[in-house]
Amino acid sequence: MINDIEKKCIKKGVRLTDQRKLIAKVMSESADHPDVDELHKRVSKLDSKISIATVYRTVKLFEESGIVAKHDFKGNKARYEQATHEHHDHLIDINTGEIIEFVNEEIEKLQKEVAAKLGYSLVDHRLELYGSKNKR
Amino acid sequence: MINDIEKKCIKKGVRLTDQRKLIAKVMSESADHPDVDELHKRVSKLDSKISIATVYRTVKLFEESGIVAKHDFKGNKARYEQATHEHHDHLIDINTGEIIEFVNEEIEKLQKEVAAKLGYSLVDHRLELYGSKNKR
DNA sequence: ATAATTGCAAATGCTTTGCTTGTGA
DNA sequence: TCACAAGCAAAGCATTTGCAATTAT
Repeated sequence: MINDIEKKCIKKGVRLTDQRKLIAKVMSESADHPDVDELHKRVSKLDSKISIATVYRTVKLFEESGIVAKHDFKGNKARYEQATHEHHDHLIDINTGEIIEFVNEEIEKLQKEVAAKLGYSLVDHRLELYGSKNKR
Repeated sequence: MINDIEKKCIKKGVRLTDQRKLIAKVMSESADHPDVDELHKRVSKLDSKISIATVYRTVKLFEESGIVAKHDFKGNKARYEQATHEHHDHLIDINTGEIIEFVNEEIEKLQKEVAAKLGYSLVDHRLELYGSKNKR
């Protein structure tokens, strides 16, 4: 019954209010990458009185606690997804806005090498591919 | 005397006003990646009456004409640089904010492959590395 | 001449915040 | 109990835009 996000909140000492539980539930059940407005819409179905400010505060809190991941794709508002164990990057369909996740170890390795060659250690990175679907 | 950005404006039929010439000049002489505020500051030294709205309109126009490139690095306002012939990506020093450009053909190739494997053709991409300088 | 551009200030869109009331541990 | 969270509306910040005056071709 209790979802992964709630579990992480408990583990990290993040106080679980009714609103946060609802947001946790909605995010756990979301397979996509909703923005704050969309999250607010979804949560509002469960509690029509929840304020969008609370959604903003909660996703920020979750992000700072490493519970969810925030993405700023091109020309859009911030989008969120539940943080996963394995790192992945995104391909965005420029026609539909659909977001596809992918993992490529080779690219990851090369990024570290590039940073190292420049005298840096890689702390974070951002890789987004923007493409259009091949006709067949 | 006439700089590359002005040349491109002429080639693309972008009307050259005094203000645009100044912005073109400042950007041509900038080796870094200034944001609009910074550009406005630099241009203001040449013409103290130029409005920041004009700077916003001009960088947008230049960008749409492919004359300058816009970057939205993490947590910051948009930054601009003169568009170059060869594509490159960026490494951002998370301590100093310094931006280092790099080219890595291997990564470029892998990106295309990833997109292709997912059934897409790559239209655009964004790769940013965030790192901290190695002590020595 | 005249369609495009500027400057200004007001408007926008997303996000954050101050304050008072409510509440989880 | 009482430090913290929620709701509301107002504020913030980067960026865009309407409009009247100005300017490039």
